[in-house]
Amino acid sequence: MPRSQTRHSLANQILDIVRNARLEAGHHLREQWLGDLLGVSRTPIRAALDLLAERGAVETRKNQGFFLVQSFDALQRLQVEVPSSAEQSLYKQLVRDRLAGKLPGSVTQSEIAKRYDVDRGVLMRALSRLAEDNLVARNKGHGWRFLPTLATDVALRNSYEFRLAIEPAGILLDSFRPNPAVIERCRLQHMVLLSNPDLGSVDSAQLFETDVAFHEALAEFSGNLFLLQAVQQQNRLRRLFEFWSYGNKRRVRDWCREHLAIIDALEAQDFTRAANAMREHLTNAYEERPQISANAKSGKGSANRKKTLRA
Amino acid sequence: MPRSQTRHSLANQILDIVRNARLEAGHHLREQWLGDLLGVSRTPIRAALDLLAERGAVETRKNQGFFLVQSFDALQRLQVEVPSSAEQSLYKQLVRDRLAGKLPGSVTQSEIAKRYDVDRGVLMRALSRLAEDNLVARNKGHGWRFLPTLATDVALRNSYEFRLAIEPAGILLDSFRPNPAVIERCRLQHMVLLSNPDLGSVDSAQLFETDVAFHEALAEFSGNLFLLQAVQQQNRLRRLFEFWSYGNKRRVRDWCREHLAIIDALEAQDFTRAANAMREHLTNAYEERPQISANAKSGKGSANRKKTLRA
DNA sequence: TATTGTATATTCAGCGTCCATAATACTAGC
DNA sequence: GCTAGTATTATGGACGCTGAATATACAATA
Repeated sequence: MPRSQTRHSLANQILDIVRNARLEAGHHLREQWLGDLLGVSRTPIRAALDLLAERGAVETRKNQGFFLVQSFDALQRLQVEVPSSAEQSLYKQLVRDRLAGKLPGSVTQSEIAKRYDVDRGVLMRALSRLAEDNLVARNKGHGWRFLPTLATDVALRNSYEFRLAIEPAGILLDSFRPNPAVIERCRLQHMVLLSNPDLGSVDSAQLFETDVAFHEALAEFSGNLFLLQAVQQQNRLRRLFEFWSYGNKRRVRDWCREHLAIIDALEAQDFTRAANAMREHLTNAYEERPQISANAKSGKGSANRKKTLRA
Repeated sequence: MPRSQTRHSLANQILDIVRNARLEAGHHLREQWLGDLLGVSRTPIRAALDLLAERGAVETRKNQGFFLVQSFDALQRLQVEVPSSAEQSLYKQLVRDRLAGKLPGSVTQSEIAKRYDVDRGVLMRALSRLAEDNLVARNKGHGWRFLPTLATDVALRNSYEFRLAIEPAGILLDSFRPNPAVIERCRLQHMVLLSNPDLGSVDSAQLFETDVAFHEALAEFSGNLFLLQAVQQQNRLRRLFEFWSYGNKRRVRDWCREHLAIIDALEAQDFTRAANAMREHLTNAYEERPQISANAKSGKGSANRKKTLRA
């Protein structure tokens, strides 16, 4: 929630709403309506709409408010880039350097402040977020220590084992209630991927988000909040390790098919089959797991970033 | 890690060490040794030992340091009470009042500051801790909202379901390695409880800690960090709901026996049996789950809610 | 030599003030 | 009536300072 990041973030959410509701050009975007949907007051909504006006997605008419310039499908590609905060890059940098073995298991705030030349505010926020994600913990006295969560090979294995314990179990709960609309949406996303002859044109982030959306949707269906939170935590973790380069295109096709098989079972209300399929899917995923060493090498996806980690 | 709470906390940890190591009266407690064990420097250790000296557990000899006055078993009962901070009581108060329906789903800082007459520092820390425990989350704009985690009936059920998914699974992992010493210690604790003719003399906190120690030990044996973290989170949550009044003494004896059965299976290296026993144990625990009404005593506010779970 | 006692250097958390941002109330236009 | 535009109130984060708690270095003592 920091900074004017919210403006950008809200702008993106408004775009999502437009796309989801399939609004046409000329549609009147009422401020209060958006505010209610997003749970904020008109003030920040207005700021976000101003931003979108600058980008040409909407226009403002005096005393009438904001109107869509383009229809929802013309906006498919538009996305307001969220200015990455210093905090975020420090977060990533810390994870990166720790993985590369450049940081000791225990560090103090000022060591970091000196090394990366950031001020306390940024530093504290970054460390807090790392703590939230269970990547670091405060030492008893001074300093912070990295948790073994960041010893990737073991952590990766633990992660799959953990998901294997909870995700199929979630499907088998009495409270499990798949939402047809969400499922259909999910299926579509996967079809799009599969229909793409060369997955090369699809960027990793999109692949990953499709994957995440699928697993989190199922976790949500389970009706169990703890399960959902656990799955979300796992995904946040997975997002970190950027060996989501998806070099293995075949594997992508495979998991798409596996996801679709699970979706089929869900639509047939055959939850036992779905759970089994999920179990298999996770097992496969682990067996064809991304190679850490391969990733730690150069991280194509982030070539523009400083090559601090691989000498 | 706030305040001079650390002194008291450290003092208790030192007592634990003495008991675990079964040290005799007159034993020389070297500062650096304790510091290394607890991961802090000599300064706070010294403060804690001073505290223990005040309580008569250790004595200080000029230029020689600290020595145990009583042997480990004479110290079984001693525990330094940690002065409860304003932050902690606010935390509890908030949970309590929310459960009793006295607080709305969404609150702002100053509403709370006014209602409970606490300053912002305390307030922020309490809210942060609540957020860590996934009990509240920040609203997008201003204010905080309580998460459904605090809708006790559903949450309790979710909690058991979640534990049922992960705890037995942990036992069945390849990496599961029970530590004989820890198991033995656990067994002893349970035997003590069972041998107690009238559990009335044992206070709830101790019962609860025995329970928690058992489950967390097993989670730790699993070698899976995520699983351990998840179990710990569940226990932190359970600690909150103080319907751990253990009014049901019979149930206490039952779960002691169930725990012991699991321990037996572990010592026989029969992990399948142990996992099954754990599954049964958790199922029983849910079926004889604590009645929420007992806690929400005043709880007119939640009277409507609590009926939903009892069949 | 190993450990305590003491002094000094760091570290980080508390606290107060300030200000960007958000919520709310109110006015004006359609 | 509803909506946008504008002003006002408030919230909670940012920033800097200070001091207690911690770590560290060194002297004293068994």
